[in-house]
Amino acid sequence: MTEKDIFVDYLKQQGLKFTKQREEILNFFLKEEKHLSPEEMFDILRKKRLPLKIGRATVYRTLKLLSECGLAEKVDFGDGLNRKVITLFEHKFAHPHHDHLICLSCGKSFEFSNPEIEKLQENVARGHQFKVAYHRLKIYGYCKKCQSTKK
Amino acid sequence: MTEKDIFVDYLKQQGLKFTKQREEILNFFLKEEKHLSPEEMFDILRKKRLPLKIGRATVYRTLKLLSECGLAEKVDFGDGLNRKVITLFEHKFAHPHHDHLICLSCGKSFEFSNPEIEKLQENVARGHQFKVAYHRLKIYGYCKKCQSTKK
DNA sequence: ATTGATATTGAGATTTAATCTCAATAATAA
DNA sequence: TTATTATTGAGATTAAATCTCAATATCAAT
Repeated sequence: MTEKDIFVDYLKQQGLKFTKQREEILNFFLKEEKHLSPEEMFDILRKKRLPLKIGRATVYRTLKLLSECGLAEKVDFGDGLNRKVITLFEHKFAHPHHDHLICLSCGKSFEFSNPEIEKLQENVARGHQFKVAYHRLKIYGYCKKCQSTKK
Repeated sequence: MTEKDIFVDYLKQQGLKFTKQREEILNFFLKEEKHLSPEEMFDILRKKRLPLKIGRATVYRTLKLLSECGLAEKVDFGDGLNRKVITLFEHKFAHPHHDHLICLSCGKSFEFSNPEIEKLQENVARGHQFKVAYHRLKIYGYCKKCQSTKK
């Protein structure tokens, strides 16, 4: 069951069509290892001068579909203070859940997962009779590199 | 040391002026117990038909100042998925740090704090040689009320 | 392969929160 | 009172994301 199969199946199941644009965007997303924003993806796909044109709206629409079928995950890497929105898409297929350390200096993010924290979150929610759907934990600060270079 | 003192002192220390608009916005912010967005505050302050006009930019600018001096805290209550930005300002003066449970149905938020989680976060950061500035933990789901009414 | 029903597309308009610009005005210290 | 300098509000601008809609592509059924 490849990522493409998952996408195609999802589309069929929803009565949607597997178009050239959607395939192109899927492939591009899959082979990029860096986290990219929709705007960056749009720019790059445009510069490629493919035989087919890909519009901004199609990029956004397709990323939404990829998220719906579990291949991608939208993550906001803004610093939570300045309303600078930094939306990036991560690979989700065969990538277990994780949270992020986000460097306020270079913007890089570092993944981590901690089952103990997750368990405590469950306890907190239970105490409030709150039914958890998902969570986001972001730790902002300065990465190792930026601590040393920042004289 | 009242909130007003803190604000006035901060302004003086920064070489800024304590204006009627800033005083009005401070007072309004302090007496509101509900979390309000800058736009809501702007609308309400406008409807008040005060002897002085208050512009949108002044509301935003003043909220930034209140955050800088530790009286307010900007929190993004968007669901982290749909890029609906919901920026609200909380009281921070004499309000200890806390995180949030956010209801995806009614939008209400519930505060909690958990020292154990915080401690584990410190451990995670230490493991990455990451210097923590602050963090945000948001647990999204459905509150007690919305679970029962949602048939 | 052809057809027909329907989903998709891209260009450009629109939305929305937030910020910026700038000339007029207000606050402060001397 | 005055001079200096910060502040103000109106409206323009920004930027990410979404929407509109006529033209087009997809795909199942023939």
